[in-house]
This record gives sequence, C-alpha cells and structure tokens, in this order.
Amino acid sequence: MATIYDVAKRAGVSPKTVSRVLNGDAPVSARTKKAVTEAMDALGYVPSHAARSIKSNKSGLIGLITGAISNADEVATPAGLPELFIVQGAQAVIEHSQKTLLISDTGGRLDRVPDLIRTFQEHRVEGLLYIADYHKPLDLALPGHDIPKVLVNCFDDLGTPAVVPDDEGGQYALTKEVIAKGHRRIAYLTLAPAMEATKLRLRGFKRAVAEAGIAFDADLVQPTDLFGSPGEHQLIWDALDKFFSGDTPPTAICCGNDRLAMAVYGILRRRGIAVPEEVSVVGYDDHRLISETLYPALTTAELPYSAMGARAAQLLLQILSGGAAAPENRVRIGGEVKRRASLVAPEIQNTKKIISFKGRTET
Amino acid sequence: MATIYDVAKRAGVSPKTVSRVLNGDAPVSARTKKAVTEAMDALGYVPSHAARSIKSNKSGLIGLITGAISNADEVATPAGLPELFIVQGAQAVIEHSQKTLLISDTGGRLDRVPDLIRTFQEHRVEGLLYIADYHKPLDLALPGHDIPKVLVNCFDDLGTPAVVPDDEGGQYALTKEVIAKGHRRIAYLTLAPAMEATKLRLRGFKRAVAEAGIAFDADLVQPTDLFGSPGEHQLIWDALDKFFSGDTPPTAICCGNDRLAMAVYGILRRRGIAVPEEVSVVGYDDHRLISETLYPALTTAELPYSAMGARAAQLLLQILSGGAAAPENRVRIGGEVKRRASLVAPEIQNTKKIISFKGRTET
DNA sequence: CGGTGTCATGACATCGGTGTCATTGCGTGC
DNA sequence: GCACGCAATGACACCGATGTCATGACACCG
Repeated sequence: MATIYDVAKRAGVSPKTVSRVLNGDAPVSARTKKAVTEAMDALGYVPSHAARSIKSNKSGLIGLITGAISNADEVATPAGLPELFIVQGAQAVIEHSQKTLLISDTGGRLDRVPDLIRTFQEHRVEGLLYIADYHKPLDLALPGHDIPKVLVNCFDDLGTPAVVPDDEGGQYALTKEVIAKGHRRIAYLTLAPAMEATKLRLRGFKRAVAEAGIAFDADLVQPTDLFGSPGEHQLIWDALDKFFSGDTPPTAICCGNDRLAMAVYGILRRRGIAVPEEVSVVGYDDHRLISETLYPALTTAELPYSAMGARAAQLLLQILSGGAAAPENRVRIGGEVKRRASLVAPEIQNTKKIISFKGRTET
Repeated sequence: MATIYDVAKRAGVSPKTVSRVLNGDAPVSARTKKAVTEAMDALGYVPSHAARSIKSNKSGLIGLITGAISNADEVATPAGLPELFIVQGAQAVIEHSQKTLLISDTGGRLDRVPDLIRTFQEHRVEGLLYIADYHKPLDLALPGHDIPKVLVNCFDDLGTPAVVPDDEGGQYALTKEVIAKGHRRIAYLTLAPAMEATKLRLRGFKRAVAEAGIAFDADLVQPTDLFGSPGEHQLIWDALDKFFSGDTPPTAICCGNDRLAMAVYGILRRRGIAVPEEVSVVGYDDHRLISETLYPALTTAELPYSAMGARAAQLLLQILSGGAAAPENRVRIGGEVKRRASLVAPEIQNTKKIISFKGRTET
C-alpha cells in the first residue's frame, strides 16, 4: 500500500505538504494541490488509520458488544433476535458522527466479554455500548474502568448510564387499548415471572385494569416461560385450557411477546376458537416479521429497540464530547401501540364466524 | 493510556525488554519478566494495536459488509433477517484465527459501499467478506481491487470466490420428502419468479416431481411476490383459492419461505382447512423463530446461512494464508430437510379432524 | 587462562503519519 | 529602499510499538 512518502515523491513535494492537502489545515497552492491529488489517485493512496491514530492518540472508534449475532438462532432467548435493532439504531447515529463502530459479539458466552473489551482497548476505543439480549440487570462486571460506557437494555446499580424500554408504560398503553375496545375479561400469558420485563409489564397491566375499575383476576394471568423448549406448546395449551374452561372465558388475551402470540394463534385454531371473531389476541415487541405476517395481523406494543440504540449512541457521543454529565442515569424509551386486525371489540365477536372464502376483502 | 515506555520505566528495564515479555520472542530472565508483568498490571497497560500494525504492516482485520443490521426491520426483503446467520457463521470462524472482524453495515443503501470499503482500506483490512441479503447476482462493482474478497449469498461473473446456498438441491430434497410421504398433488407458492432462489428451487421441484413420475401441473405453481406489501395476504388468498377450487385440490403445499408458510397457516385456518389434517404445508429457510413456534411446527428446508458464513470465512483465511488459489470459484452449500409436524402422509389426512382439547399429547 | 558461544539486555532506527518551527519568496507600507 | 507580514513549503521530531545489531556477563572447552 502506497504511503504519504510515495505520494510526496511522485508529486515532487514534501510529505508534510501531502499531509496538508489531505487535511486542508494549511494553505497549499492550487498547482501543488493538483499535483498531489493526481499522485494520490495514480497510486491509489489511502491514508493509514493506524498511523494517524498513533500520533493523534484518538482512534475514532466506538466499541459495541452484543450477543445478538450469535443469539440469532437461539429461539430459547425470550427477546431473541430483535436485539439487533438496537445495533441498527446505534449504527445509524454513529455513522453521522465521523466515528467508526467496532461490533463484537459475545458468541452468547458472557465469559468472553473481558476478552472483547481487551481487544477494544488494544484498538483504543473511545467509548463502549453494551447491549443485553433482553431487559435485565447487568449480569457481569464490565472491565475497562476508564472507558465511557452506556448500557442498553440493561442496567446496574453503579450509576452507569443506561437506556431501557419503558415496559410498564408499554403494557399499560396496550392494555388501555384493549379495554377501550370494550373488553373486561382480559387474560395475560406472561413471560417468565422473574424477568424484569414481566414484572414491569404486569405492573402496567394491573394499573390499566385498576383504572378501568375491573377487578384483577389472578386466574387470568398465567406464566408460560419454557421458551423454545419442547414442552412450550403444551404449557400454552394448558394455560389456554384453564382460561376457556372457566365460566366466563376471556374475550381478549395479552401475550408476553409476539412469538408467544404466534403459538397461541395455532393452538386456538386447533381448539376451534377463531381470532379475532371469538377472542382478540395482542402481543408485545412488534416483531414485524411476526406481527405483520400473521393472519390476522397482530395488534402489539412496540419494543422501541431502534430508538433505544439511537438514544444510547447519542448519549455516549454526548458524554465523549464532554457534554452534560449524565443528567439521569437510566433513560426509559417508550414505544407505540400498533393497531392491527387481531384486536376487535367484543360486541362484534361471534357475529361473523362464517366468512366466505371468495369475495373477501382485505382490511 | 500507559505506553510501553511507562512500563519499562516502572520495571527499570528497556522498552525492548517489555516488548520481549509481551511477545515472548526472545529469552527474558524470570526475575525481569516478573517485574515487567507487575508493572503492566499496575499501570493497566494494554498494547496499542495501531502502533503494532504500523510497524508490522499487518492489521489483523477482516472487513465484513452486510445490510443485515439495517435490513432487519425490512419485512419486505424476501430473505430478511436470516442473513445475519451468515455473519454469525463467519464470526465464529474468524474468532479462532487471531483476526478481528470489522463489521460494517450498508444501511440498506448500496451507494454507501464504496465509503465503507474506503474506511476498511484506511484500517488496512486484509480481506473482505461481502454478504448479500438474498441469493442474487452481485449488484454493484466492488472497489478495492487489491483486497482479497469472498462473496456470500451472491456471485459475479468475474470469478470472485463466492459461497451460495444450494437452492436447487434443497428444494429437490424437500420435495422428495413430500413425495415420499405419498403426496402426488403438490402445490407450490413461489417467491418472485425473477429471484435466483425461485428459479433454482423450481428446477429442483420439477426434477423431484419428474423423477417420481408425476406430471408437472403448471396450475399448481403460483408466484406470490409482493412481500410485506399490504396486498400480500390477498395474493396468497387468491392463489390458495385457485388451488382449492379445482377438482383435485393439492394435498400438500410448498411455500417459498417460512414467512409465507406462516401467512398460509392463517389463511387456511380462516378458510376452514386444517394443517396438517387436510393439507400438509412445508416452508423453506428453517427460520426457527417461525418454523419451531408455528403450531403445528413447520417442516422446512434449511437455508444453511451459518454454514455459508463459516465456509466463506474459511475460504478467505485460506486465500490470505496464500493457500490453494480458488479451486472452484462458486461453492454451493447444502442444507438439511427439517422434519416437523406440518407434513404428514395424505392417507392419514382427514382422519383426525376433530381433536379433543384436553388429553392431547405433544409430539 | 584465553577464545568462543549463549543468555540477557539495551541502543537505535523505523513504520506512516502529523505538530512545531524554520525558511523562502514576494507584496506592501512608510 | 528597507522592514515587515503573510503565503507556501520543508526539515525534523515524535507517537508506540518492534526489528536489527551491539554489548556485557558468564559458562564451557581445550
């Protein structure tokens, strides 16, 4: 690879002058500039990042640690793949900041994190984004005390800046939406009770129900945690069985995430219960691959991963530029309720169970 | 950040000796080694990658270009998210090679690729993996002639090494599986006809059908291309309508991908046709989020993205180490047929349409 | 006991850029 | 006509590592 010396020799100037043309930080005559530019083109010269950063002591790199790439085939992980949207959001912001994102993957193994951070340190990253696969307390002590960090989708109790989803607010808004349609008997198939998201969302669910003057019925809340395990479908089956064997079955079912809703669709079909004609179903996440493709399309609460990534990146850049020192160290990002065909008013349920195949119109 | 000089001063040795301890490339007395190690720990010293690479003229970096991260919410893209599994496969191999993967994202915009490659050149990447979002001819001329490259999920006509899925073989094997169950009337909802995958898979489908002595019925093949568009469900609905309004409706439906199969499940349910009791359904991709979660679970052909990524990375590393110059420049990777509940023999169809809700056992 | 080989270590140059300071040439004001 | 200022450029040191070569201290051999 050509160096600045090669360019200088070819253009008949000193290396320093080539440097000036590159950076435009000092006056260079038009003639000289032209000669240098031509020499650079002829040689295919590209400046060496390494040489620059060694002198300036600035790498222009932002490290990002995620398990998303390796978790991608881990159906067992509750949130699963969408974590990548966080990466996407961060990438979009970093891209506009003259910095380069260095993405590393844990390979799903937390014990690799220290190695990854070590590699980042070798590259002298200026800041670090740590992305958890789902909303939870940080599950390890991050080394690299001197690197500014922003946590995403997780949080610690040391005051490290963190960006998390507003799970309570999201489930609250979604439940309000269900209630607004007229539902009073609302079942809730939650994710694992120990999960942060489950705790927060259940709080939002209860708040919405209470505000509507509906008595909370614990029998209508069932955890279905064995995600991706062979017994999962059976667990959901049993939970639905409980709901529908009671005297007053629910007219709407909230699901812990869209994936769960997808399984519920299939099991309800086998059970002979039509969605949304006999029961409305809503999810959580707005995993569009699921929510938009399911038939009928799924009403769900958006898990604002992309916005979280973007916000975290902004926060980090702000910290790096010496900006306002963490005003609040945990930022909660809210998402929208996505209204689709799976949620309808209970009054119109049971009125159009027979749908003609032909002549049907798309809603 | 501490330098090798700081460490040397603290340990009372020369910088070169510290270097020797770091690299273990020359004998150092045990006493000295201990002093140096302690100094490094005390100062939190981490060697500078930039300084190393400037001297050795080796960056140890492999560039990877993908649109996966940004495409992640693009339901409209046929293959969509799974492209990430390619990244995962590559990552896993690179990780074991003492190299660091530099991942960049096109943001879905091909015109950004030259910029990304320029950034890679500044970092002096030693090789480049270019990953397309679905199997297709390379859609742009890649700059950076002097960088060894491997294409993944795409190919050009310049002889650049490429790793692609064996679409024909995959559909052939899957169709053979359907036929082996006893099906003779097999419908096929394809992806867009112009797609590479569609052409190849259709070839595999026809080959399997022909080998079984089944006459190819063009009416049973319907393209359903408007992916993710609002009219998509309608298009599938119409195609299914055609299939089932004939005299001898199909007993099995092959779908262009798992997402399509998911939509088919919902529409068949609305139509009152049970899967797999009345019709078997198979997909393509083995997008596990879908194939394992759908109820009943989906029989499908694996799109071996992870293996493709791994193979491509191996190939690139081999080229970098001056290994065998591209023996064959297009490597086709085959995937397995994943047998799940959605495909059953036609004889047993229609025999168990009524399933009791309770007492059911998981298969 | 002197020559020789090995071990352990350091001095110095070098990689590809950039910061600092010096130098040259030319127009301008008095 | 001379001092001065500014534009344009170059010489040189330096960033943090490592390669090359030299050096001093021993041990071993004849």
